[in-house]
Amino acid sequence: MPSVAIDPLNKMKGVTMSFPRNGEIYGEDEPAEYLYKIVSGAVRTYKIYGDGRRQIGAFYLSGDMFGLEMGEAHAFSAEAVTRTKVMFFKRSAVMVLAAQENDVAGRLWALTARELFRVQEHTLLLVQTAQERVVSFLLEMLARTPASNAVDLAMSRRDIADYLGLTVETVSRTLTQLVNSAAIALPSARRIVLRNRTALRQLNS
Amino acid sequence: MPSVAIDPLNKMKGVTMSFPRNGEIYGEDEPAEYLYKIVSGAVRTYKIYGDGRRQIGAFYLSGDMFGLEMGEAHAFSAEAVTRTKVMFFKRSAVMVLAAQENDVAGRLWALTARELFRVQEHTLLLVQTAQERVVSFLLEMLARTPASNAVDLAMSRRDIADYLGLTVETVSRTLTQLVNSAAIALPSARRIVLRNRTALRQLNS
DNA sequence: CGTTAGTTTGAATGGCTTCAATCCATGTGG
DNA sequence: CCACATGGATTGAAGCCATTCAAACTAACG
Repeated sequence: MPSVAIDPLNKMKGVTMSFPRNGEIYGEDEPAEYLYKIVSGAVRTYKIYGDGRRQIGAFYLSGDMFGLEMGEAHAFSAEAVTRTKVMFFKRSAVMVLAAQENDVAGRLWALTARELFRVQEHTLLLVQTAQERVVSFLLEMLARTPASNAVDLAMSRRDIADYLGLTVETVSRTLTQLVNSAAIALPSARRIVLRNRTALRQLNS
Repeated sequence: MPSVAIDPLNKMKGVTMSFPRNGEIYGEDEPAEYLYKIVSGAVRTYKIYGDGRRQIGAFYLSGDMFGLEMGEAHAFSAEAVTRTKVMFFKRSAVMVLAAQENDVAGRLWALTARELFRVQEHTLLLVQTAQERVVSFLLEMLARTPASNAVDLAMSRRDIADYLGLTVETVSRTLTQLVNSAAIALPSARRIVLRNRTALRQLNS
């Protein structure tokens, strides 16, 4: 899943807005008035259950678009993981443009299809073992970081846990296992250094 | 998730083909030449892992369209759950039509978006408890059965288990729990009768 | 410093899986 | 029509992986 920034809206001007760490961008069930594109920073989308559990649907990084659900209302809430700059596009204007320009419509469709693919991958993650989930997450994040063997994670252990359907403790324990098996190094809690990609890959069957 | 049959292709003729129980419709990684619509019967899409585990991505029933992944190749395999009639639409022809007729393109987009929504719901299922998963599955199947308090499931316990990320045994045990709590009745293994919808709903927090 | 949020580690519990056996329905051949 | 084989479903008992509860440790920031 390459996170190439397909931007069907380069013909449109958008308004940029800044959000602090944990700032709410939109809430679940709010009317979906805009499409969003991350200029810098990171965003998480999530749902809260009745019993307080939180499930994170996706992490979006610099260049990614999000909020393209087709319903009237947002299916998830969206928050800034860190200080984040987001560009807003009015949905109604996007639709008008899509109706006029055929390739814009096509690229929006492609964007939805890419999102579909991403969610499918996420679904497949959630039936794996804890180790497989964490490894897949790390490989995904490494893949989304341009040409590097290290990542500075924007998100906390809790965020990772809620994305993978695990607990913080399990994520933490799994990471130390990976350190002990020399697959990765953890110079600091948020910094992941890849030591042995092959070993890491093999933990994903 | 209403399974209303949005059919953007009513302007196209398709070829109908019959498949026996467990008949393969297409395989993972095969080139995606067609779009499919179920005339009668049921289809499952799935992936097989290296260690033999199988994850079912979706069940499609009469009237549903499937196989609309945007990549060159299918991301999942597809099999008939029971004897099934499927209508084939050539993807290239569909694309030509979409390029010409704006509303066709829009409806294909909407179809992709609906699929995205469905997969998101499925994702949320997989982080719940066994009971919640089974209950959600039953409610989903009941919802997709037009106006009735009973369903004749097309799929086996194994299919259900592989859809919910559980084992057959756990699915079976959970169903008997639901029978014992008078939420449902099981006149036969494949027939589910709803006895207490409220009780069932409450098991989904 | 002192406080707080985040991370790691430990010990015990529990829910689902695993392994195994039994039950049930269907179909086939004698 | 019964005997038997077969695939699917259910039930039981033991084991294990992730969770839960709890505490210690670390880093950032006033």
